[in-house]
Formats: sequence, C-alpha cells, structure tokens
Amino acid sequence: MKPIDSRIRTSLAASSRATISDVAREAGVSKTSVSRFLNGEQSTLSPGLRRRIDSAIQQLGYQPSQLARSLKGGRTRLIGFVVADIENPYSVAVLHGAEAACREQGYTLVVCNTGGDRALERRTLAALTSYNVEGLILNTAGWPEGLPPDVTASDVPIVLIDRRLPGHAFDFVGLDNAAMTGLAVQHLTDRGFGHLGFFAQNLAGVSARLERAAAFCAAAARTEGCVGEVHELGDADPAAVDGALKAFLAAGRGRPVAVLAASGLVTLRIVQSAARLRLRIPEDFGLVGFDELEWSALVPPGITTIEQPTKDIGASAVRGLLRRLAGDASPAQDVIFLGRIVERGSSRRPECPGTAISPADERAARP
Amino acid sequence: MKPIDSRIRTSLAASSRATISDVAREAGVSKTSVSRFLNGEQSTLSPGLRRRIDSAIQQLGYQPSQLARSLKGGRTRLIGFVVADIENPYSVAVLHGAEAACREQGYTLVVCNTGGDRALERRTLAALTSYNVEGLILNTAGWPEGLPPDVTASDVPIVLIDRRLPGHAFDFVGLDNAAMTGLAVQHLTDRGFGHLGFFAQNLAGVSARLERAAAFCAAAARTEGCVGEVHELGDADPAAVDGALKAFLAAGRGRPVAVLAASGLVTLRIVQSAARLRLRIPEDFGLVGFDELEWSALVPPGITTIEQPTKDIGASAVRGLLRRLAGDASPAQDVIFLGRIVERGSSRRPECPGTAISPADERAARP
DNA sequence: TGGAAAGATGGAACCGGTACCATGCCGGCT
DNA sequence: AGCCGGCATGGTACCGGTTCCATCTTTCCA
Repeated sequence: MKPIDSRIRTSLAASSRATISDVAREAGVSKTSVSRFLNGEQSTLSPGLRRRIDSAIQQLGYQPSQLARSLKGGRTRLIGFVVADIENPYSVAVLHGAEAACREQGYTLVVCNTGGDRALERRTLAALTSYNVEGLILNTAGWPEGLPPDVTASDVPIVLIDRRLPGHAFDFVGLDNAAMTGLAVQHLTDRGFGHLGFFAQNLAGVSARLERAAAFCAAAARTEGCVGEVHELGDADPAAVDGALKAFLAAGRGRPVAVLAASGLVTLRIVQSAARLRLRIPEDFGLVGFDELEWSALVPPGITTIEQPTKDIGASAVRGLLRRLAGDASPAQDVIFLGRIVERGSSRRPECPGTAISPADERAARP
Repeated sequence: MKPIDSRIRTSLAASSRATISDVAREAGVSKTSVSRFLNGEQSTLSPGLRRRIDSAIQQLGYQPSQLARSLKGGRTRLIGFVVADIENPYSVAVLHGAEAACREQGYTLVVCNTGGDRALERRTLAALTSYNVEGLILNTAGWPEGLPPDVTASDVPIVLIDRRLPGHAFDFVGLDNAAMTGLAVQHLTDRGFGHLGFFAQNLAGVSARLERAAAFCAAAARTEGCVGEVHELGDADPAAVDGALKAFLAAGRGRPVAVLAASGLVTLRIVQSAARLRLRIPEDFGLVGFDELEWSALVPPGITTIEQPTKDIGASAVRGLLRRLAGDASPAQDVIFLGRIVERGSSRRPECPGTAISPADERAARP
C-alpha cells in the first residue's frame, strides 16, 4: 500500500511540483528538518532522519522553489544584466565574461536587452529589482537629463558598464577612453595621417562616445598640423554614411585622411560605405576602429582595431557587485582598463614603400 | 506632523522597500483594497479610496514585489531562454526576435548561456524552473543519450530552437535543413563545382548539423558526378582546420571543389584558414555558409550564405509558448522555416568568363 | 417600511519556504 | 539523586502578496 500511495503522490508532483510539506509528510518529519537538510545540515540531523528525507526527495523529485526561498531570506542569487544593444559584439563579450564570473560564484545572470530604449530600460530595471535581483550590471542607453529617481530609490547595488551616468554615484567599469583615443590618434599621426575624423552614432548621453570624442579633439589639437573633425552618423541610413564619408574625404584636400570609428558598428558602416563608394583602404583613407571584431583581420587590408579586455570588464563588474553585497560601503569606484591597439593594414600609409603589399596580407590573414 | 511622519517612512522605504502593508497603513485601508487597486479595480473601489491608495503609493515609492506576487498566483510573466552559445550571431538574432515578441506580450525574457556545457544546461533549466518561469525556449547543447528525466518532470512548456531532442515531445522551431542544404548543393553543382565538402564542428548530438550533413550526403549522392565529403573540425585548433581544408582540396584532384560550412563559426574558420594558406576563393575553392553574417558581403569576393529568418524563428518560439500557456494541449508541433540563399562571389565559378571581375566586387559591396 | 440584492471594504488563510523559539531526551556533574 | 546543559527535532510566525468569504452599507422594490 505504501508504494502505491507514493506512486500516486509522485504523479501528482509531476503535474504540480512537490513542496517542502510534501517531502516532510512523505518522510514523516517536520518542514524544519527538511529545510535544514536542504541548506547544510549544521544541526547534524541524525543519520536516520537524513536518510528518510533524502529518499523522500528522490521519490518526489522535489526541487525547492527559489521563489519562495527568496521571499523570506532575500538571497535570490540573481544578478541582472541590462544591456543597451545585445547585437553589439562588445556587449556580448562583456556579458560572456560576467556570466562566467557569476557561474563561478554560484549566481545566475539574468540578461535583458533594451535596444537603447530609455523607457524600456526603466521598466526593465524596475522589473528586475521587483524580482529581487541582488545586483545590477547596467549598460545604460544614456540619460542626458539624469536617471529618474524611482530607479535609484532601490538599494540594489549597481555597476555601470562602458557608459557612465553623470550625477550618480554608481560603481563603474570601462575603458580608459582618453588614453586609448590618444594612442589611436598618435598611431595615425605617426603614420602620416594628418586629417582625422572621429565617426560615431549619436553622441548624446553616451559617456563612452563623448569621452572618446573629447579626447579625440584634444589629441588632434595638441598634435601639430593635425586637423580633427567629429561626425555623428545617426542611425542606419547608408546614404547618410556615404555622404558624411565623402564630405570628410573632400575636406582633407589631398592630405592623408583617416577615420577613427567609435564602435564596432560604426566600423562596419564605414567599411560598407567604402565598398559602396569604391574607396580603397588605406589608400583613400585610413581606418582605426574601437572594438576588435571577428572579421577585423579578414576584410582587406585588415582593420586596425582598439581591442578591449571585454572578459575582464565583465568579470570585474561582477566582482564589484559581490564586494558591495559583502558589505563594502566605500564610495563609488571606477575600474578603468587599458586596451590594446591591434595594428593591421587599414592604418598603414601606402606611401611608406613596401608595407602595403604582401606583408599586409599576411597580417590580415592572422585571426 | 503628517508630512514629517511620511517623510520618515519614505526614507525607510528607500532603504528596505515599502510593502503592500505599508501602503495599506499609510492609506488607512486594508491590504485587500491595495491589492485590488494594483490589479485592475474590478470591484470599482470608491473614488476616495482609490485616491488615497494612489497617493500613498506615490509617497512611498511603492513597487509590488513580483516575487511575492508570483508565489501565490504562479504568473511570473517570465520566459527563460537557454542558449548553447551566446557568441553565435545566429543565437543572438533569434534571441532578439524572441525578446521583441515577449516584450509585446508583457513577458520578460531571462537569458542564460550554457556555453554548450550539458551539466550547466541541466542546472540552468532547474534554476529557471525553480524561479517559476512560465515557459522555456531551449537551444540545447545536445543530449545524445537523451535528456535526464528531472528536466522533463516539470510541466513548464518547452520550445526547442534549431536543435531537436530525439525522443522528447517538445515543440520545435527551426530551419528546413533538408531543403536548404539541397538548395545549397544544387547551387554549387549548378555552378560547376563537382567535389563538395560539408564542414561542421562536432556533429554528435546536434540535430541541425546532423540533418544538414545527412541532406548533404543525400543531395551529393543523387547528383550525377558529384562527390561529397563530410568533415568534423572539432574545436578551435587552427592547424586542424588548415589540415582538413588542405586534405579536402587535395582529394578534389583538380576538379572544382567547394565547401559548405555548417554554421557561421565554421564559415569564419574556413575563411581564416584560407587566408593563412593563401588560398583564393572561389578560384581555389568555392564556399557557401549557413547563417548570414554582418561581414559576409565585405570579405572578398563576398561569401554566399544561407540566410535564416532569425527574427521569425524567435517570435515563433514565443508564440508557441504562449499558445501552450493558453491551454493548447495538442501534440508537439514543428514550425519549419525556409531560408534564402544570398548569392555572392564565393560560389561563382571563376571559369565562367566575366563574372569574377568587377560585378562580383559590386555584389560584395552590398551590405 | 422591511428585507433582499448589490456594492464596497476588511479579515484571514494561504502560497512555499526560513528561522526563531520551545520541547523532550539524554548524559554528566555536584 | 537531582539538576543543568546540549542536542535533535518540531511548532509556528513570518516574508509580501492574492483570494475567498464575511460584514457592513446602500439602494431599490414589494
């Protein structure tokens, strides 16, 4: 009779999940003992009890509800990752790093994409905090007028990635944009490019782009005989990109010109535009782009990129969150990483003899 | 005195979140009324009550806890998306489609990456169900010996994406691999390629790859004078790719050879290998790859790809889930999409006069 | 004018866990 | 021998909502 009984209960459990009370009943013990068993048997339950509980759990296929568990204790072991553009390989790479770090620490990463929509970002943050995530990693769409107060009201620790929120004391992890932009400008001027253009989508509200643009202007200004222009491409219109690129090249008036692209997406747009306009790189213009891409080495003559330590950035964000969760209440902290310029053909001046031919291809062939 | 009182309570709320009881107390009503107010005031609360509750909510900055809400009712409005490889652009694109569909329906998509790790996939599924997600979209790492029973025990509806689980009656959304592979083979043989190679990572357990490989062999076999080879590249070793590619080309014995790459990642590896080995496409070998990539048009001579309707696949998966949630208990259903071959230079036979020169470049320049 | 129906509101149980405190039992000490 | 303390275990309140049911008005009709 016992086996039949438990078999019935098992099938019930399959259709509506066994609870801790079911297990307690099946094992003939109290909920408390089952709970103790589940959490780490500090009170050293007697071997007999332990055995009975264990077999009851097996029998019922019991899995504790994290939902109910979190309601009392607050520990959800959940970290939210809110990303502005999931289609940006940079974001995916950071995400990957964060996810690995979370897994290592027993946390689960919950990823939500906002597509750069501020209203959605707000709703998403509210939703995640209402699920009691213990921390938030935020790659914000940018709030030029400041983040609405309801978001900051909650006391979940937040770490910003790549983009700051001026006026808010959140931890931040990102690239040393000033230094890397300076290096990129120097890289180009060293190679004889005298007329430089910084191309971005819209600058407004996105700190990484603003910092890069500012550093670009500063670096161009302090380099003798170097002219720097900033172009905003806006969203998605190929004709607009073509127009901006042509205008920029014309403004060079025969001097060697080069583009510094503010992101992987802009690099893609520029390369597409060059193909459409039958412009050669680096003969017609040089190119350096932020963010290393899987195809950087494959598109002739190879695109010089500024590679970011994306895995480290993701891992560092998680570390920062865990530090806060452990009780660290020190002032907001910035973690700034340096990147690396990966030199390829697109920033090599064709005038320098011998460099534009086969060695360039060799470099380009390296993955 | 009232304002001071409420200000104190406000600051308390900021540090530990207001609850429905706080709101009820502040408004001088019962929890029940507040709950009614929050859910849709079916019982038509009196205007006075409504006003008081509303202002109490504003005052306290109250946000209901989804956690607690879900505990009773079960409606978490959460859908889990478990993806085997978040770095695969195909997965991201599907994810994007699913996410848009979820948002439209008021659901939140929770994304978890398993990196192709079966044990982790299992843990992730358990974790998500223990958070009471209402449905699961699963891009499985593949279980050659079948999914462990504890995963299937839960009664959350599951939709598989791209990869089937033989022996399980789950809904499925994916590509018509047989048809698209057949078209690709015909595309290549039409253009004079007689010796074909299907290149994949490891076939084991991944239905999409297996179906493509099988369809490839079948198509090659029924095409007169066509030879088909299947190559497994394994993971990540460039030398192995180079070796396999060279061996394959040698086996062609001078006949026009072409590679069919089973995924975007394989396409990348093949193109990288070709660059390393100084092989020209399509002169030394033709190439068609599954999955459209942002750089397909940019790498000379342009890579011919099999484009999948990724957004539709993602949206369809969500639709399927919602259908199940609405109570549809009909047998498991397959939704199979057709793709589209995007022809570019990599599958154009150089022998055909006039096609390998500038028109090819023009095609390649199109984004 | 009385009573029933309809409407507004509150009380309390419940969801599935956690955690504090109580209880019963046993052994060791004075 | 009696008391105290530690250990194993159980009882129960509580987390923050939802929901059923009870209660109190109000209204309308006989």
